[in-house]
Amino acid sequence: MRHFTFCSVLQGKELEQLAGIVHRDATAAHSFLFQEGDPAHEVFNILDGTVKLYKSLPDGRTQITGFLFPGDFLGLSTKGDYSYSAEAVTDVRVCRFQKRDMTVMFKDYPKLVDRLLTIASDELAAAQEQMLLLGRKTAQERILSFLRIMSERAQRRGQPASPIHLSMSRADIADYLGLTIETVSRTLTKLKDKGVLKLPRPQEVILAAGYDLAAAAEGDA
Amino acid sequence: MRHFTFCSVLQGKELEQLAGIVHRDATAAHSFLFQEGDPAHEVFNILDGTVKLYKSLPDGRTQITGFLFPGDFLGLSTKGDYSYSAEAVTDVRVCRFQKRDMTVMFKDYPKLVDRLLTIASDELAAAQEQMLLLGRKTAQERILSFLRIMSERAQRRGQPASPIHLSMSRADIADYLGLTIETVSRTLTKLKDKGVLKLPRPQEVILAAGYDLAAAAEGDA
DNA sequence: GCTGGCCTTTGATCCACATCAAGGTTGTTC
DNA sequence: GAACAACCTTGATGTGGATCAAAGGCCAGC
Repeated sequence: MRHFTFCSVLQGKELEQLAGIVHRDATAAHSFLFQEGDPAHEVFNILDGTVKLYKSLPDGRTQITGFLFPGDFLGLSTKGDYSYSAEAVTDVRVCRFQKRDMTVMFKDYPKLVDRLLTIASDELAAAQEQMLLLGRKTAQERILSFLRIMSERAQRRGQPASPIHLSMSRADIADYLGLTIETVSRTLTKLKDKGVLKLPRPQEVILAAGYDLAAAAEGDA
Repeated sequence: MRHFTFCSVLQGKELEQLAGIVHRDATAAHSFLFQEGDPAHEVFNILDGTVKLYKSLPDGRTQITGFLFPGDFLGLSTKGDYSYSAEAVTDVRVCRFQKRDMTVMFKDYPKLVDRLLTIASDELAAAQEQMLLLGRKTAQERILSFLRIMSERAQRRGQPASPIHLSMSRADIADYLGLTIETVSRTLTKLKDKGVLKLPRPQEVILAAGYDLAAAAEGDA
């Protein structure tokens, strides 16, 4: 469980208190939750859909730093202004808080603090793993690492390890892995030809049973 | 102030309590503070020297995820086992705590929690910036970004913006920037030839006055 | 069920950085 | 102060993935 059910740590009376400050909201695909530089006073929990977080350079080059799925938590890593943008990849439903309301709750519900520190710690570990990927892995290792991450996160949400449903475009995968669209496509085709996976449709990946994805993603071919 | 003086949030009585659980220690260059997979029950604050954090692949490829300097804090991002290794780049002095002792102190000193959340948030922002560097920047932009980071962190420790003293080897710089030693060396030479910087010795970089390092590091050449 | 647009795949070529290979520099030991 | 070792720089060549270019697929709207 990475971010799953931030809300679920709150029970009974806590939920009642929360009810006063939480607002549900829906956002269409390709619209922003917020953009880099916006004042950061909100915190989000994803209920449904996929969100991407990213940073860009002045000339448009973009690095996606993470994808968020139902249960994931968003907006922790900020004080002052957001240092990255958050955009809906699919239609998305969220619940949103004011950050100051949450700070107030720390006093009454110390579990919240533990939970936030755990979330921060997990995100940092994931970020370090991604730095290793971006700095040192080959295109094939990146794709396999990506499939592994997507499969494991689907499992945490109670879905099967395979088939993997990719809710984002090839362009988003490329911007997440530090590659181009063409390299993502070619590498997937190559893996298909090798029998590692099947691609019945661009967004559906079926992993070959018995293939050690974790080892292959680390170059232990 | 990124991590500076974690200890300094504790005053008077707090310091007395801390004194009972903090231990000072010295470590020689090239020795480990801990390695990936070690049980994580300690937390460190750097007093003097440089430390590198890194992750490696089975075949030895290595990605340095961060350098730590005096005042920086280490060991937050863990529960269970460390997910990365920490090695002294120079001779290092640290103060170390048992993590369980620190957890106990949360109750009495809530400032500690705020401080930890701030540290976590800053580290996450730095990690995202590094992902943008590793995924999308050219070799020259990476070197300039690195010099900028080193210069700004030196300034936060009360040192001048230039000259920049590089306490780590070219190999470490390469493993931090996702490049090879040769590319690091060549890129520095090229910047020297362009008049952007001077390299009186390999570990000393003098920036040309008036050069907009921040813009150049983002490709706004 | 045809048309247009968007996304993905495939193909041909290029290039930034890696790799392979010497030298140069600096500091250390005896 | 000679010899070695470790590190850094420079040079020659190679290559994985980028770029440039052109087809496919697939779905939406009419």
